[in-house]
Amino acid sequence: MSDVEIKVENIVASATLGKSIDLPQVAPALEGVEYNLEQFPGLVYKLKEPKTAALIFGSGKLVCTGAKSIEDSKKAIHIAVDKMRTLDPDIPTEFEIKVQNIVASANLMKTLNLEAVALDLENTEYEPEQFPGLVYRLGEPKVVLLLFGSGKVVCTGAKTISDAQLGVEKTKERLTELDLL
Amino acid sequence: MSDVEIKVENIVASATLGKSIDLPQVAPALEGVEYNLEQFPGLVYKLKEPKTAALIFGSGKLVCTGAKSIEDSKKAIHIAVDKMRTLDPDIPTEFEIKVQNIVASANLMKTLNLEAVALDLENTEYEPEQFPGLVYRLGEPKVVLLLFGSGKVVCTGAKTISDAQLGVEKTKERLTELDLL
DNA sequence: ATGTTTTATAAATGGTTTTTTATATACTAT
DNA sequence: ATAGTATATAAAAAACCATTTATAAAACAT
Repeated sequence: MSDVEIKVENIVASATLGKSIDLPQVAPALEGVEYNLEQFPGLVYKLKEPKTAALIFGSGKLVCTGAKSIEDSKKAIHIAVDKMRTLDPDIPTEFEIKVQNIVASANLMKTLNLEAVALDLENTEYEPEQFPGLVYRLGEPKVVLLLFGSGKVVCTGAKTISDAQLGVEKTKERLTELDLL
Repeated sequence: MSDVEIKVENIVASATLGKSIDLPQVAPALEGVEYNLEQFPGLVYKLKEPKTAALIFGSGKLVCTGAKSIEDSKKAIHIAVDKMRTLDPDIPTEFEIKVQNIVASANLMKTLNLEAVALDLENTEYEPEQFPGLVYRLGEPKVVLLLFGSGKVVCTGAKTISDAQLGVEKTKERLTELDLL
């Protein structure tokens, strides 16, 4: 059976600068930055290219969301950090970036009977009145698949692209084993 | 130099039951329980004897505060868990209890010049207009001492009574070394 | 018909919520 | 004079705040 092709839709990555950041000091370097500390303890900084958002904390940690590739995620983080450095030269140019979550989509190319899947496939939750997708939790890799009646799939929770790929493939194989696909 | 006598004032302990708890199901067994999930995600259950409060979470974890001895802390936790078990027999009778914080007080029996202490003692913070105590952070054991002009001391952050005792003794010795006592 | 919102999933980040307790100073209210 | 509040310290617990993204069905608004 041929592999399923997945498409990376979202990357969540974190970065640790290794020093505290004075948020009010660096905020002017980030045009359009959102800063409401009563509501959320970080700066929200959005980039148009790559289209991402960065959450920036006083601890010197960042979270970047929205990138569609690991490269873009790193690029966005470096852009944000380079801008911050213009107002705080002690900010390092090298630091750790870690991919925390990868969201990927795929198409199984066949419709699914989710009621039957819910009955026969293990580790599932399906409440169609609440949400039209069926939640399927894999243990290895530790990812969560959302299965839709259209045959489309979302895989979330992966830390590597190969885990996302493997998660989707294992799901397809399991559905085929159970004659659900 | 003789040892300082400390008095345990507060014990914070956590317990892990190892299974989820249906909070609305067990709440009736806890007379006077406070339950406002919009404000805080746990039940607040207070005992008169030992005089303690327990925070009870749906995850099956508890926090007990207010006991003045480790024995009393464990007793209070068992009382709360025994009551919960009357409405949820699957709750185990044996589970892990861990002391997380011990607050102890002591008297150095000599007044302190906190301005001088702030100048000569390392790792201190002293803002008398904000709070009349001087904050002194020890690394080993990792505790925090609050020093007051009266010579009274609060030691907090210890996980064992001997750490609290050692923290206070080391502080006294250090102050004596610096001729601040 | 189009757009928006809600429902659900994962993940990182950090402050708040609640509870307790000694210490002590200032302030307010009764 | 008493009482409460705030200031500060530690610690555990867990949900929310905000960010993103695919998927899709229902409901609502334009």
